[in-house]
Amino acid sequence: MKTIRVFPRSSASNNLFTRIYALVRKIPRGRVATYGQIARALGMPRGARTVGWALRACEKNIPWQRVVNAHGKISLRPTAGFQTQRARLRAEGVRFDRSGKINLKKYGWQKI
DNA sequence: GGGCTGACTGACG
DNA sequence: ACGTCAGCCAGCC
Repeated sequence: MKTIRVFPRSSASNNLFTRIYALVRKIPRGRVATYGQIARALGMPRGARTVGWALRACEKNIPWQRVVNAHGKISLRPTAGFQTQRARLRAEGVRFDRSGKINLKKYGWQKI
């Protein structure tokens, strides 16, 4: 039996979530960031999975589509947002190669 | 406190 | 370049 939380119970973690969301909102249009990159910026060098976990419950007003994995690809997720994410990014001018990968050197946020 | 899960990552073959 | 594997970390039971 799998219980799905849309948001963490503890208010302490809400602060972490808030920081993650705030950072994601700063990603410029037409650019992408990786989970690890965001985690690092928040002082959690190995907390990439936690970032992904947080985005699982993201609200609709944040540009979650601009977060991809370190390989430059869209991560699989329980919900069916794969196509949506790719469409949104393409609408922002982000190009995908044949294998559905993004050139992080070109579209990556800041350094990588 | 112990154990499991996951929108991850870097290393290997 | 692609599939596997072992670490990682916060949250939940």
